[in-house]
Amino acid sequence: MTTTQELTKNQSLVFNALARADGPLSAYTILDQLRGDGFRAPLQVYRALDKLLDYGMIHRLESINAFVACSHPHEHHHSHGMIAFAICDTCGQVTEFSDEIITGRVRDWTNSNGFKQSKTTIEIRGVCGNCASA
Amino acid sequence: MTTTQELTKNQSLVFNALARADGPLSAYTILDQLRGDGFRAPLQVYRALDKLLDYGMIHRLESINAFVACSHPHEHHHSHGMIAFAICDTCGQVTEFSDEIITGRVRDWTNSNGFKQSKTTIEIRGVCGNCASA
DNA sequence: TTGACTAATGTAATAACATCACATATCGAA
DNA sequence: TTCGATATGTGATGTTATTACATTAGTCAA
Repeated sequence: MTTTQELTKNQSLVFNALARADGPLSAYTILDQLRGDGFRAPLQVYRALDKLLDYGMIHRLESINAFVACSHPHEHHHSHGMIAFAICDTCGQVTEFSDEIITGRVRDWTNSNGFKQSKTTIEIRGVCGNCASA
Repeated sequence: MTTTQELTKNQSLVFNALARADGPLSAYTILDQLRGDGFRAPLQVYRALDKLLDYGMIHRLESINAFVACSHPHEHHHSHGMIAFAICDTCGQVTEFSDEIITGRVRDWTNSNGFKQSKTTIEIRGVCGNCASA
């Protein structure tokens, strides 16, 4: 398995838009950025986003309806830990981290309750260090 | 401070709709349920939901754009722990729990990164024990 | 090559979720 | 009673996401 997925044209366009952005983008923001590349409809973006999510190359931030490129593309987290996101409501910056203990505690809960987890979202909203001190 | 908030008419209607539901409801589902009570516009629902969220009487589930009545109305969690939700994608049932260790780990991370958290979302999606064994 | 299958794409329409802007009403305190 | 704060009513609009259907492109076996 290669590190990088083989992407189609639309998938590459969408991924690059996210990769060059300095923060999360909404699907419609991506659409607008790609109109010059021939994008005309939301579905062109959403289909690409779905695949990129499958491939683990991007993340969806549920609490702000937006998407970011994965900041640790080399670690293949799928196998083990879940990822937490700290989202600054002032500057929009997103920081990604994972924590074995949190992952373990969640797994403990699901195991003891017979709950089969498929995806776990952890999003911390607030103000980042930079913005707080400014 | 009383255990129960003094609610306005619209707030009561919305809260009761959520309290008698056996799972999360979307704002528009609530609207439809309350048309008989004179509700006509989304804003009537959203305004009530905002207040109920403020009061800590309900929760918003970010990953499914829906709302639930708080299942532990007596514990005043605001002070200490954050709440995690396990959401069954099959039956829609939501289970609420809190975990001191997870709360602590998140606080450790925010403290060491100078991040001032205002709200943290933890949502576990999957299939509950009942549905998994069925 | 043809045919058949699968994946990707294009497009319009619509559904689902949420807020803005502005008018009106209610209620308590000065 | 007048003022200010809170709550409400209503229409229009903004934002996010999906459905439905048509078309194109690539793969592979007969």
